[in-house]
Amino acid sequence: MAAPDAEQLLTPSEVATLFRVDPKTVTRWAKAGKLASIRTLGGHRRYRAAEVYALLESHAPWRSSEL
Amino acid sequence: MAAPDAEQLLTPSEVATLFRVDPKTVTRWAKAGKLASIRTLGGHRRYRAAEVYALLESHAPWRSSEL
DNA sequence: CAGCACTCGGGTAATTAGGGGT
DNA sequence: AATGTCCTAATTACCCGAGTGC
Repeated sequence: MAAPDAEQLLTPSEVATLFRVDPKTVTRWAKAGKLASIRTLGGHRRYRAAEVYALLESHAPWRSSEL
Repeated sequence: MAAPDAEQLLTPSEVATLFRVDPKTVTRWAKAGKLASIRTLGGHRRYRAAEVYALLESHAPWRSSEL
């Protein structure tokens, strides 16, 4: 069982944990168009891991000469 | 013509992986009529790959030239 | 025939969505 | 404008034993 073009997806909780915010906040980001979201057939959101990690790095102060 | 379209079938696990959900959840979708299912003679469900991918892409507009 | 991974069911916790209010 | 919290309803995740697929 192998899926040809399987994108790695993250749950709202996982994204929230990565950003240290509430899952509710992640939902707001998705609603505001700041973060792409895929919905399950039941309406729950899933987020692209690649996009999330990219945003994490772009906002990471520990990657700049900011210290 | 013999077999025009040999439709590729996916197992519950494969579909679950694509949506980042539990295989049991995919079963619920099938039971709720949200996803067409084909049963084996033993009662196990199989799903049409085309339908599954269509549902995935309908919520995923990011197939452009993005990285 | 035997063995292992997967799926079937059903039941019960844990997450999520959505709106509203601080 | 942005985040965290409270509420209810809906969806999803994990528990089990038994059967199917290969």
